[in-house]
Amino acid sequence: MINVMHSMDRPLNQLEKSLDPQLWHACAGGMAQIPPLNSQVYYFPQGHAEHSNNSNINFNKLPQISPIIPCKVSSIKYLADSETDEVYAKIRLVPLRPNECDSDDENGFSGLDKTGDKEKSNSFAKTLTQSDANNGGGFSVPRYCAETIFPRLDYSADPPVQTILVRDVHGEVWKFRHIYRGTPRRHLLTTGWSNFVNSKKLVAGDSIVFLRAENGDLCIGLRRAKLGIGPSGYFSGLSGGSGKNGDCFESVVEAASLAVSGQAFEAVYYPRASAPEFVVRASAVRAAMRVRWCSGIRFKMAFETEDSSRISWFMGTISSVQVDDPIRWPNSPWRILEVLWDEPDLLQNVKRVNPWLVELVSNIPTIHLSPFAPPRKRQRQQYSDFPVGPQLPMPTLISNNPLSPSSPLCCFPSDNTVFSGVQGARHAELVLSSSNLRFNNLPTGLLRPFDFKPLGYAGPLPQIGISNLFESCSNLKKVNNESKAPVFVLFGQPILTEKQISESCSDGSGSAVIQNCFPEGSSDEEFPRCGDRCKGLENELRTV
Amino acid sequence: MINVMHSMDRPLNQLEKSLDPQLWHACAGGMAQIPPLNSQVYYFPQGHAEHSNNSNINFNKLPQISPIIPCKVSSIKYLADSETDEVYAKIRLVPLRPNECDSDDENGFSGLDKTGDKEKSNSFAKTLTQSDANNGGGFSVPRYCAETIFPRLDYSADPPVQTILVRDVHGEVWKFRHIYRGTPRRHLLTTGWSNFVNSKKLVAGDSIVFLRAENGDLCIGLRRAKLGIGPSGYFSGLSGGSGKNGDCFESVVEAASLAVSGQAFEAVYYPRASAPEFVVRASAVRAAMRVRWCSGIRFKMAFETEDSSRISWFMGTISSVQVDDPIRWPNSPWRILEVLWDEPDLLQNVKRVNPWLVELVSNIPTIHLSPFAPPRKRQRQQYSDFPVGPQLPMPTLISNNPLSPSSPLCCFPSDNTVFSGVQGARHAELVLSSSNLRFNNLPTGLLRPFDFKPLGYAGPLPQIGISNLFESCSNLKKVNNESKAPVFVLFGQPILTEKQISESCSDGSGSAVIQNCFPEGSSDEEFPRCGDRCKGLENELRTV
DNA sequence: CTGTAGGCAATTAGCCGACAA
DNA sequence: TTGTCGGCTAATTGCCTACAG
Repeated sequence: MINVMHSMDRPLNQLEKSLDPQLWHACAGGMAQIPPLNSQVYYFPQGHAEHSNNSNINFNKLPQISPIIPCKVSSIKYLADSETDEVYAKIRLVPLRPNECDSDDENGFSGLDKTGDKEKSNSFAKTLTQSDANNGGGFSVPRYCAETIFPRLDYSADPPVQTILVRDVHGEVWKFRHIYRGTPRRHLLTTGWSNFVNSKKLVAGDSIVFLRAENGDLCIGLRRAKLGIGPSGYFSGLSGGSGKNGDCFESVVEAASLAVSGQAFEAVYYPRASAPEFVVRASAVRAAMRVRWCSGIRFKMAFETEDSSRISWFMGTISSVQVDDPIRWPNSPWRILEVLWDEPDLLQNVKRVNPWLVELVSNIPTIHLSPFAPPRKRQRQQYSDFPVGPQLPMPTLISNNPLSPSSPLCCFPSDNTVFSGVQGARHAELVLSSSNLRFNNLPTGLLRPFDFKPLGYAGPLPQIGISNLFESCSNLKKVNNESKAPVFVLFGQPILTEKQISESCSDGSGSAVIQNCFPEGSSDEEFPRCGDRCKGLENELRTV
Repeated sequence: MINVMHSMDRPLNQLEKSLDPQLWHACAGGMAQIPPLNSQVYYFPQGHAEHSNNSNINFNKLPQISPIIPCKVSSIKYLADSETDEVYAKIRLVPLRPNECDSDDENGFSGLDKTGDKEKSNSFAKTLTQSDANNGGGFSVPRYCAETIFPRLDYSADPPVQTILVRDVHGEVWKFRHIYRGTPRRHLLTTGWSNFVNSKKLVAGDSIVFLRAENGDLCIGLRRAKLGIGPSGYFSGLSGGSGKNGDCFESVVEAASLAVSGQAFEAVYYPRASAPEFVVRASAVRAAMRVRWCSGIRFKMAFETEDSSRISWFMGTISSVQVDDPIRWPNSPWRILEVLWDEPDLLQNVKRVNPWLVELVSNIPTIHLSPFAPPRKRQRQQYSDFPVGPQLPMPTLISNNPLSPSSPLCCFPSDNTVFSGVQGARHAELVLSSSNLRFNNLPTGLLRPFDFKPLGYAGPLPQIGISNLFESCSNLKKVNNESKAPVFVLFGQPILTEKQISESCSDGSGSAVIQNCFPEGSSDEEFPRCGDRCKGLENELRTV
């Protein structure tokens, strides 16, 4: 058996050769979102640094880096690492001037997604078992894959067997013997498989992706197993750069510098780096910033399973809204949401998330838990008596909120709006129980969340602790008696009521102030400055 | 079992293939109102922008966009997203010239309603439970659905079982095993269901819709539970626009530009976007504008429950009538009504509504008032205490009121006209009790209100705050002693009495002034300018 | 020794009635 | 009436050993 490939023989320029976007997306997994060409995005240097695994980048030498820089996508290259076969993208961004920002277009996105969908249905990923990865072993092909992705097998033969040719991300062609045999019958790859495993240095836990391209060709890609969850020490840089991910320190600083000075720059994005994307569609960010985030809000967030076989939604509650790193990145919305998960064990390392990655959750109506409307019988009565009984469906809160043209972009004053939803939510929620999350034939995989920020990272908690806060918010227990009134924070800056100001209720830390949505007796009128601040911030986001 | 579907094989052009309007409406839910072909409508660019999730659209570059543009519906395409199956419509509109506007026709609308009615009886929606959505599980078919929608089952068999074929929005056919078994007996979908759930990526909380088409075919559609504020997860941004909803920025601006210049244009409308429709039957708007809206008026408004299983009416009181965004959209009636709900908790995010979406409440003696519905009791009391109880019977506003061509289109001064009737009506209000509104036997769903304007949006409140104002109106508490008299506002401009003018009671903000319909001793004669303003506006509405 | 074969059994998918809400 | 649970059966596939080249 000949070793068909070997990257060393390839000319260097092939490194820049784009591969089939379909195959790229199949390898990247369902969560990867590459904004379409010419679309407007926000570039987050903070996220870029995080992605490049270089959290200690010193941006101080650069003057005034805005944490969120509007850009236009001027080119996208879908690439694969010449050694590891891992896919990555080079995205060229042109910073937008303030006056260009409004010419926002979203074109092409659906097109991209359509592509995404296509792959989805045309590709199949399997995590290699010991047997699959064993030297000398074959590959057990899951029935679904064999029947939907592979060329049709002639089952009348005995045994049914065929040779399949697959193309990898570099265009190299591999040959496998596909046979259907054994009792019970099963699909196997035999001859050729061992060679592939050795050549690609695959180990149990890595995944391979089969894709049937539009032209009918069978393609194969792979995803290296990530030892993922946990601080980044694990990653022993397979993927060439300075860390495991895309750009090295210089690249990030350089990109940020160019961005700041309005010049085009290029960013390398590794979709499987388990870090949130740092180039995000502008409309997604804007939409997220329009939401009145507030502690207590229930949400769900999509994660990809460790083996990328599927995507699951996890539910949680926002515990506070505060700027992640107010010193280095003041006013940055990056990871501004601090969250508590319903299943904390599974997502221990995900402490902070980006608002544009979460979705608000609707509360599944439960009538039985209504405080004064127990069972259904009664309820009917109530309905006929009173059309809007309290046990009534809660309004969907934030989710589909229409955007009032001048709505504050990121104003987080507290009000009862959210609270009501929370109350309703505690009655019963749409919870993706783990029974929902059973994966194809794999043991419940570890999740590959976006976020691996070390636990200790979040700033010190204010005196009004999260737990207290949340208790009072959700009304689970008695309203806490804390003498200090809750403080509002807007992008790291506390927003105080007059009363609070007069009381000089300061805990000395701007960033540590937690927003609370239930200040007693608070109302919109009590936060006159909030509107102004919001306006400013909105402008910033729109025009910077 | 063969996997019947697989979207990959569909040609791209099918994206534009209209689907059965019946199925479309069943998926769209009870609130969706598509104006009939060739009918006269008003197009609200403001609402279009809101719907498209793009509140920051800068319309300033366009010269003079009228907030309300009369059009004729020249074509309607009922479509479904190729990926998510979510339904949307493409409505082609031809702006009408002033002289064409009066040739208003209402034809076809009853026809549409008939259609709507038909679906209603032929379709059934169920929100998926955990068990329904669980991998490996089946689907519990509510008896009503099985008996009225599904093909007749032969109950003489043991167990009664059949295979049903259902067509989805793309025309793909799915096969399910329908069985009636268990103790107690119940209808279930077993074989094939899991495949469907996985293929459509359904999760608990999503709903599916079964429809028996006129030709007897069984159809299946779905409604994503997604409250998508933004493109987070899986299906992010699927619907091809900015954010989840229809048109992108350019589309909105382009549509508005075309509209202004009198050219035909197309708008994409997502019925499940929880934003008010921005293409509204002209007659509805006209009728609504003929009403003398005034703070204190009692009304009801329909909302769809979160799971779309039913529609509920919520009652409220108009707290003020003022232009939503007088800077960007001067004189726009869009969301001109600021309201207070009887159940503020449930509709906290609905602060402003469109006049054509509310109905005035007529009062009819109701005996079955809930003995334990506190809010309501209080209301009745308070209203009966106050002779000019605003809860008075208004003529049914929107729907069928005759159009008197010369009636004031949008004059909102208060006068006794409204109040005189109120007195008689104080006994009780006509409440459409939910027993009227119960559909199918579904659990009460969450509401999906139209409006989620952030609370902070309304400009700074004047010294006469809403609460005070309303208190004085409704006499909930002592009449407030505020020395300043209430101020009237018409389309963002304060209208002052002579006394007020002489007192120079100005708070510096035109748009923030709140209208009050209970100025002591006020009468029509005191607002001589109002009529003139209205006339001008009326003309604008009729001829622009 | 390498690699392919069948067989067994662990695991998962998924159908069922019971039961309770 | 119907959502969920545990039990059961069927289907899938990981891994073992045999044995052929």
